[in-house]
Amino acid sequence: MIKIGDFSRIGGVTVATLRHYDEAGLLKPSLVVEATGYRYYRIEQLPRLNRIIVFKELGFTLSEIEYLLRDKPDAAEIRELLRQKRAESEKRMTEEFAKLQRIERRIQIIEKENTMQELEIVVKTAPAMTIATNRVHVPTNDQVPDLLDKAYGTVCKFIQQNNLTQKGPCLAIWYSSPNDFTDEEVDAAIPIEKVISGEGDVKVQQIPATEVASVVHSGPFEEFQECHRSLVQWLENSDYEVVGPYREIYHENGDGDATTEVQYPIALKN
Amino acid sequence: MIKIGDFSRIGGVTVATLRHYDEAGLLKPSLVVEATGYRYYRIEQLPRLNRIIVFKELGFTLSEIEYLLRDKPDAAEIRELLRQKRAESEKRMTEEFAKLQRIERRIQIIEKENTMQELEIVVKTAPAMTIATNRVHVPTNDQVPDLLDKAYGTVCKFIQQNNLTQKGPCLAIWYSSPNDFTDEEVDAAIPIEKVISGEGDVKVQQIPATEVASVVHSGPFEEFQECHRSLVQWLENSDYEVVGPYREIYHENGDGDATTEVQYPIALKN
DNA sequence: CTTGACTCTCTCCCAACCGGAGACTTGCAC
DNA sequence: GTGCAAGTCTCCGGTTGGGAGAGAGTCAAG
Repeated sequence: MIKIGDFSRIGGVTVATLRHYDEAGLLKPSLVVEATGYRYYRIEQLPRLNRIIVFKELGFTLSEIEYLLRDKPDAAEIRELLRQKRAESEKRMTEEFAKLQRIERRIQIIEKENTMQELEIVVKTAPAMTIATNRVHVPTNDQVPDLLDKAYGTVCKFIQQNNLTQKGPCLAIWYSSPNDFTDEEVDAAIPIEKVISGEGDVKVQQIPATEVASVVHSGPFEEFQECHRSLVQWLENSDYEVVGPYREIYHENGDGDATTEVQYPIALKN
Repeated sequence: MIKIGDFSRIGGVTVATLRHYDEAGLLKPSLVVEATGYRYYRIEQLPRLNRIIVFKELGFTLSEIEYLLRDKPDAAEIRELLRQKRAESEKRMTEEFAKLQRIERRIQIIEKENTMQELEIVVKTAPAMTIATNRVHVPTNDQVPDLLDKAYGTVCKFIQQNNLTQKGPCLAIWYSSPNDFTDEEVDAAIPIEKVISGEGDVKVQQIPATEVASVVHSGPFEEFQECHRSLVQWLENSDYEVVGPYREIYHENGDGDATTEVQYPIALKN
């Protein structure tokens, strides 16, 4: 009969661990003195403890180990469970690797520019929505405000005429490169709550939930270019590629300042 | 003013997460209506949320992020923190990789032998101890019991004469290969509680805490060879190498059956 | 008998949320 | 004004595998 402290030293685990395994029903001491509560183990229980440790090192949880030791499944089932664990482990490996890459990219940036990047690029899933759009062609960059305003006016009118309600901030969908400022194609879009048929220049479309790289910008309109530069640079040394026209979302702000979000639909490069 | 549900959709996080960040003081809603407790956010808070998300993806904890956003440390300090995170990440990578290797080794074994290995090999730290030993030379294998018994007798006598107490199970330290059964060198050893000087054939030595690969065996003496085979095989496709004479520990059992543990001192290859 | 080393139970803590219960609010439709 | 659905609130428990510490009791040796 071995007291818990000695057994813990023999087994190479802590006393707390042994007590925890007792409570979990994984490894009951072969004797518990009722009067004192003292746990006494036998050396024959060491192999069981070792099996527990080995399974734990293979990534099994305590309740899985409890099942494995209790029901002693056959080799085929254990193999299946191991394969499952392998898949989990591989997944964690790739995730950890991605994180490591992100960290190293950050270190590189900070060493080159000696400053923390101001614009934070974040990957998220943009929700699906139904939008009413008006496509416009913008020959030169300085015509953007005028033409876009006019297009939103058209969509607004369409919405009012059809007794619809706006459901979220306006957005623009750009079908041209963000570096080329001539002959741009853009959809002025307003989210609405249900699908109806379009009318004239206004089309109604549903856009599905999409993985996007997003960056948010508050302040003067001129610094906008910065967002695109950041995004493009970020995309270059990421594992993503652009898979659709980018969007600008004009979040309403209350007071004068505009807060604009730029979203690039992306997907992992296979 | 944006309600928590809308803000969560814009930010691509769950409502629970936002509430959690509020409680953690990381991202307070810009308005909480006292009467109802409703949280209202402003779109200007989106960049902060994004920074939180980005830092989280780099592996920072919420309290670290809280510090980063509150005290805005300079580039040098952030670089240091990032390096620290990189080290942690690399460590997790190697650990995960080791686990993956263990799993794959197991799968291979189970596919080849179509059975779960009975003897579980476990890596642990054997505690340091002081032992009284008697070295014997064993010409042939069948002389082991006799000669070892005699050696333990010698050590026992030494212990009694010096008024010492045995502190743990007897062990044998084998200085020869476990595959060669002729001309073996072995220390019959008994742990004692303090260091004194040896006497005659009995030496007193201190052995330090050592990393060992351990396997436990209960039952007939003959299956012993199995332990060594398993250990040697395990060692072959592990990253460890043997760094000292192996030990057999004869755990006292109470009744007749013997439970023996075989320990190979090991260390990671370079 | 004392002393020191162990051991007991109990409770809280970790990290970053998720899920559910039960109660209230909001906002739109009628 | 009323109903109703969807949204929101707080509170609590659970996740994983123990670790830390309090306060009390126990063991074994001298």
